[in-house]
Amino acid sequence: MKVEKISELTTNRLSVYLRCLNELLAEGKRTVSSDKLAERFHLNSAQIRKDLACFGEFGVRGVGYYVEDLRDHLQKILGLDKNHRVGIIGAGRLGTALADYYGFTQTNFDVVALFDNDKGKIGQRIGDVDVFAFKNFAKVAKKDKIDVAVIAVPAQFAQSVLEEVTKSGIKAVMNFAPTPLRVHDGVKLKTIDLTISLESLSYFLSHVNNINGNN
Amino acid sequence: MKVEKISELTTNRLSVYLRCLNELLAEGKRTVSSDKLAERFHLNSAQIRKDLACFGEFGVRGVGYYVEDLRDHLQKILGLDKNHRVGIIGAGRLGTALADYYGFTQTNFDVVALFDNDKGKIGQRIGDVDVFAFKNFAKVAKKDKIDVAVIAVPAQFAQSVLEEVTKSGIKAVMNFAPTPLRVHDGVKLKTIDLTISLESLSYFLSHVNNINGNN
DNA sequence: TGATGTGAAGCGGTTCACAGCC
DNA sequence: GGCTGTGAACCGCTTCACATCA
Repeated sequence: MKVEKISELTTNRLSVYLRCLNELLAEGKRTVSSDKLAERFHLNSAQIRKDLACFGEFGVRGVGYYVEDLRDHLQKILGLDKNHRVGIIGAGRLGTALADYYGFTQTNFDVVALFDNDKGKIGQRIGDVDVFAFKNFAKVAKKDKIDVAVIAVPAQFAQSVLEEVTKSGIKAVMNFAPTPLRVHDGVKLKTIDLTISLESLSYFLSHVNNINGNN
Repeated sequence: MKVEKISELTTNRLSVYLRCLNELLAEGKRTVSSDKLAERFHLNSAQIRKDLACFGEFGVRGVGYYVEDLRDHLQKILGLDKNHRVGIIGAGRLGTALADYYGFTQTNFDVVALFDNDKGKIGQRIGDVDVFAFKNFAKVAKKDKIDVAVIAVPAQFAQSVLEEVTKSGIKAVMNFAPTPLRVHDGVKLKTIDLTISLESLSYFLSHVNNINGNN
């Protein structure tokens, strides 16, 4: 058990394990071994054991892991035992699509507000979420206890939006603008850059003929 | 110059370099050194040189790289000199949002068709894209020369959609369903799992107090 | 001189293999 | 016997440092 420095690769895998444990639970399984888990998504069983060992000794030798017990631990570790309140900046197509993305609600994330500069959008209600003026972000964030911000604005505005968001005390930000952002210490930024992903597919398509069998 | 096995980490960075070179070009810069590039997004200059060296000797010792020249090379390497035609499966909020995501058009990706099983959506026109019945995917894909598929359906349908898409000969797939998918050899799958990203933020939020300064 | 291209060292993450415990 | 927890080996990516060349 060393809480020191956990790699993000590890925490990402914890999410995957958690998902799998929920499935196993639904199937009525009581226990599961790291080998069985490793089979499901093809992964190395030692890695699973190591990942889990970062946070305690959850397993029982000769038996494996108790599914429900481990599920509860992972939920706690990932902070999914408490709710998170999300504010989305940018009420364009992407922002509004995310606002009712079922993946949010699925994992204790509630989208509680949208923000935009467009007068035509401010004051509207999209799904069951109100659109506020971005200039009121700090105020609304405080009142609505927002703890996660999602940036869904064009790239050229992303950095200044991030500054504003950071100033309001938000510590976790998800960015969809295809641009690298500078972030202050103590703030966690996660950028989902679709452009890079697309270009990676493009690269593959124009090299698959030569190299082939590539994964 | 070794075209053997290029890491995806490398190709992802090529995308970033390309973006930067376009900016430099817009600023009227003629040449740029790996040091200067490394400064812009904070990265190691040796890494940039190594990445580029995978594909040829584009630089000039004592000078650096010619911006326009390198830009053209990277565009070619990433396969962005030709257009790609995208079909999106799932005409829900996310699918339709992606349909007019400007990031697509920005990088030679044209969304040419949406697919769904919902009778109410089939035949509609969203933006300037038609919605087709998914059962006609192979036919439409062939006729419209689709070479990239985007999966934007609920997780439980994602695998079977992928099978169908693969059967039609598509070699590049982007998946937004929060579930790991099994893919055939020779098909490139890129999964954007928002759930994992969110849970990673959640993890950070519940550990930042203890660990702090974490990035 | 100045910046590239690259072998070598360093580092972090994954896999192996086995001691330890149920 | 079976499975966990973990040191050691391994592997790939990043960084360093420098020979090389315009």
